[in-house]
Amino acid sequence: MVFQEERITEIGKKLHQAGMKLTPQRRATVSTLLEYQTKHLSAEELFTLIKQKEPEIGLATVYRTLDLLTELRIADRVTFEDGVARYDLRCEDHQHFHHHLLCSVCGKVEEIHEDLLVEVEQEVLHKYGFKVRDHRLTFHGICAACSKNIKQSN
Amino acid sequence: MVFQEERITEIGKKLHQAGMKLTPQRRATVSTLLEYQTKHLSAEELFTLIKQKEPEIGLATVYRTLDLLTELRIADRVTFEDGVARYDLRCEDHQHFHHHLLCSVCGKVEEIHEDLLVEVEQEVLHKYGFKVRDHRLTFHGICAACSKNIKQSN
DNA sequence: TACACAACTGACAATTTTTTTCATTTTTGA
DNA sequence: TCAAAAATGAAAAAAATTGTCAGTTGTGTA
Ligand SMILES: [Zn+2]
Ligand SMILES: [Zn+2]
Ligand SMILES: [Zn+2]
Ligand SMILES: [Zn+2]
Repeated sequence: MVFQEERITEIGKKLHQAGMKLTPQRRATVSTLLEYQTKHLSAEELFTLIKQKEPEIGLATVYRTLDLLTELRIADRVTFEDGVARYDLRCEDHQHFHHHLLCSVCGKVEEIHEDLLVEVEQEVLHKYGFKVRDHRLTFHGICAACSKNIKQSN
Repeated sequence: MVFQEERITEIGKKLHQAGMKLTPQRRATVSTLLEYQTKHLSAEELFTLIKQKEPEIGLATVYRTLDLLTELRIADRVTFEDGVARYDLRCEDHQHFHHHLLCSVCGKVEEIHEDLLVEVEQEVLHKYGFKVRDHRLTFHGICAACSKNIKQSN
């Protein structure tokens, strides 16, 4: 977990640049987000996990921290079909949010970390004059594993 | 509003095919969705409007109807940054949900009705084995009007 | 017609998720 | 040292959504 510490320190710097502090509660939140990357946890789920490292934390603080991280573009909020807000740490060197594949058979959420939309966004600028700064893209469909299962059962 | 009536009748047929009825409450809901197309109204907002045509309707029925329409793929549920579910009628001949442009300056929501993702979805199939059946794509950025204003004020 | 049955409904209770309030604690910086 | 600012936890409140249930409506059938 050496990288984790580095990453947390780096995020601490970003907070300081914005005139905010990396309190123990915020550190625990960031560290939990790191630990459960790609899990797309909700505020409640995070709260439960964070409490294990930092029992002195309230749910409201978790919400406040997640809001803060989202505003500073350290984390991204994303909502899938259940309507609950979930949180992803933004990859360090990525300008844009990554994409998600939502399997409607097994419910699994996969991530795609290549951009895929560079050309589409140029088209959007030319045709609609809209300057894209970020995006949210989720595909609904059938994942590779489930496709295989369906074929075999025929 | 001739087209509206046609459209409602057509949706009524889809309901009947699924063994359900086009009750006055459901009719009023569909008609309101049609009337406020592209407005992306929430269940509450729709409820207020529907009540004007059909005062004998409860909020729960609006939720139930919207769920039903979503399951039958007559309507689409979409969630923007405020976390509230909003509803769009699906365009008749479209396989996929349309896209949205969210201006972070003026808050306006524009729609894009061309698909744009055909190639991207093929890539997703080839690289990840994921069979796309539908998608949600929202661009965050600055709309044409706001870009112009920003330029002028420099 | 009478009647059984399932679909549908509104009112309201309950639940879930998120935000607000407020008194207290911690940090900062003159 | 001490006042102001920032941050916090607990609890209340608000907002969004779902569940319950008794009553209604429409349909097919005896
Ligand atoms: Zn993700
Ligand atoms: Zn799957
Ligand atoms: Zn739309
Ligand atoms: Zn704008």
